[in-house]
Amino acid sequence: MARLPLYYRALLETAEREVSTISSERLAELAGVNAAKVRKDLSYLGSYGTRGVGYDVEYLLHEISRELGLTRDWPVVIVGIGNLGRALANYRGFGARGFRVVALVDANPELVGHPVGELAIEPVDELDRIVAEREIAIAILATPAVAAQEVADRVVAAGVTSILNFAPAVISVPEGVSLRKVDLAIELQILSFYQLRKFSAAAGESRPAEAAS
Amino acid sequence: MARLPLYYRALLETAEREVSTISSERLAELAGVNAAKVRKDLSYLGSYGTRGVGYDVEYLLHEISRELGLTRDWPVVIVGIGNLGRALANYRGFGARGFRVVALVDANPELVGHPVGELAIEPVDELDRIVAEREIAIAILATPAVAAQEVADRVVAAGVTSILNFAPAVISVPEGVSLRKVDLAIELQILSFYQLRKFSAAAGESRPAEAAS
DNA sequence: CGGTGTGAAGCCTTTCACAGCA
DNA sequence: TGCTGTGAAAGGCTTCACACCG
Repeated sequence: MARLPLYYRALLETAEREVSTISSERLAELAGVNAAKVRKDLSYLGSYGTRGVGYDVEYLLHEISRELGLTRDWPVVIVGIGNLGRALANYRGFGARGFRVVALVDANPELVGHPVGELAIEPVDELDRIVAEREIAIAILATPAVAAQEVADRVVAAGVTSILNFAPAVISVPEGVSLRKVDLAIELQILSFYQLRKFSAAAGESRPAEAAS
Repeated sequence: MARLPLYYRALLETAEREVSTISSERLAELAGVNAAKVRKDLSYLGSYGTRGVGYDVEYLLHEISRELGLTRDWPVVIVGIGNLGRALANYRGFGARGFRVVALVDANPELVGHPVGELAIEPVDELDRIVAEREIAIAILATPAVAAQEVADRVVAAGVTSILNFAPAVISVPEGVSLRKVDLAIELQILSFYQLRKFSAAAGESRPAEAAS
């Protein structure tokens, strides 16, 4: 369920405030969803709440992190160290819980060897070896659009089974490989779409709404 | 409809190859969706296809770009010029069609005045004036989580009606303001979730699937 | 024939509403 | 009394299947 990470973050913040128990309503508010949804979602994990009281924050945190696989350590490779790749490499925030960037790879020979944070950029020729040796299961693609599919094919062949694609291209992967995409241009175009409708909404109603990701 | 940008990109690529006509099936393949969906989506824009032939690429491009508001020019402000903000500022790709970054804003006084690409970083105090004067309707937030809600409130008060939030925080906006979020940590956690299920999928079926954005 | 446009069926998600338990 | 857990209803999106047209 794609909302678990939202609950997880909300619970983390709650735990920091040393609140030990939380209601579905409060959790819903923090996560930006509705209370019934929270209860239904959590009920899939089992019955961790106490009627009349709410959910135990620590216990729920533990259960969700187990469910999300955050108790494990996931080595990650970033392919394509341009503007975005570099920013992602420097991003403090997934090092936090479970995700560890263990390799930076780029096709440009001039970049190879350059340090970014604590890692040095490695050549794309060695991608297969890197993925295999370091047991990488998750790859982040930040390459140009034209290279995305080829890189995806290579990392999948080398053993990667989850891809997060930042390249502005549709890529296809074999069954059994998870693929998620983050596309800046598309997000902006969607906003533009709603934006346009706001001005022309002089007469009649038409709700611009909050198009969630 | 959130798939229009996908079709748009696919059509652009098709047009570059000087193909003048395209079937729903081919377009579906390029966009990574199914053909019935393409036809249904396009039918909402009107009947632009020719039975037995397909869609006219140029005409369809024109109609979609009009629908998406890409014929307009959208001034954009980026707030928070850290790793990510800087990468976004340097990102060639939305300058391409309709989106023009006209201001970079940061709360850190030491950053103010520093050039990033063709723009200089401006202080967050002037956010209101900047948004109003430059008629900015779209704001990209790349601030730390704690600052996100406050910045959102300020840009909305100043006239912004669309926000693209990269900060790892749930923010709320008044009705009528569009909000989309891109959250790296959440994307990775979702991949982790499916990843976990792949290993434990020794017995029985359980499809990891392609969880789309 | 080939491929669009579209009713209708199917499926999945969200929401409601309330029984039941601490 | 308060809040969870959950059947049932509602709604929306996707897919099917085929009539219809160039």
